[in-house]
Amino acid sequence: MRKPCCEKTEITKGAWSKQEDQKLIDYIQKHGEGCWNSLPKAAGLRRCGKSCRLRWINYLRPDLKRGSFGEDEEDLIIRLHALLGNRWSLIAGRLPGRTDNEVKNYWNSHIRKKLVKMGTTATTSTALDPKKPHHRDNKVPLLMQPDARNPILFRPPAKTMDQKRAPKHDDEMDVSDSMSINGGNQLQTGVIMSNKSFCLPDLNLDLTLSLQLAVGERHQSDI
DNA sequence: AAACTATCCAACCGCTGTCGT
DNA sequence: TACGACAGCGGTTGGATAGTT
Repeated sequence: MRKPCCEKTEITKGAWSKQEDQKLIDYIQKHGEGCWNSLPKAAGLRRCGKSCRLRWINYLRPDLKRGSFGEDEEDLIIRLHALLGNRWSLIAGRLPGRTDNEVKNYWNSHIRKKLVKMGTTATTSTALDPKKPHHRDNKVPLLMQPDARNPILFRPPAKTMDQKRAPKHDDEMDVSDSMSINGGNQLQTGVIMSNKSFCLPDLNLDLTLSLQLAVGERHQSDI
């Protein structure tokens, strides 16, 4: 049996109060992010470290862009999802001010329905089967996985965390700074990849990190 | 106005990857 | 090499709110 991440009897659960938020903000402004496990005690919070981290990342971070998603953002999410599957943190990393939770919720509540309505296969032709139990090895199509023979480097999501941890594979991957999907969702074999750029025979990737740029350019070309 | 249903989203849970010892 | 601790991720849940009957 797995050990609980914290003493259940001593922690508060559920919605955060304003006071708790303020304590967390104050503490992080003073000491910075990191050491989530010891943070609650140090900050005087009766919360689990995980909960503090989530609250900060998903709600309190000053660089968050609140409010509804724009059409451009939605479009980018759809295209990134077709490429990356349910890898919300990677997708969110390309949407400035958005969190993985926000993107995931938006996908589940808006986009998925929309796509189903439209009868598109995008919901099922994603990089992996969302129904499958999540397993990191199963999240990216083999050809997308970085290894010695396949050194794609995806740009890491905008991490605010503890930089001393070595980057994971996900973070090492870098959807090249200039990518767009013009050729549909089908990924094909025979991929040639190199640092900062890769190409797929039938998949012209040009998803630009700058949202405005990416969408702007695409709209231009659509006209 | 009340009851019921649908939708949204914040938060939780459990799992995996990485690091330090 | 093995193991425990920690951080991060994605799936799921449950409460709040909006919409409908």
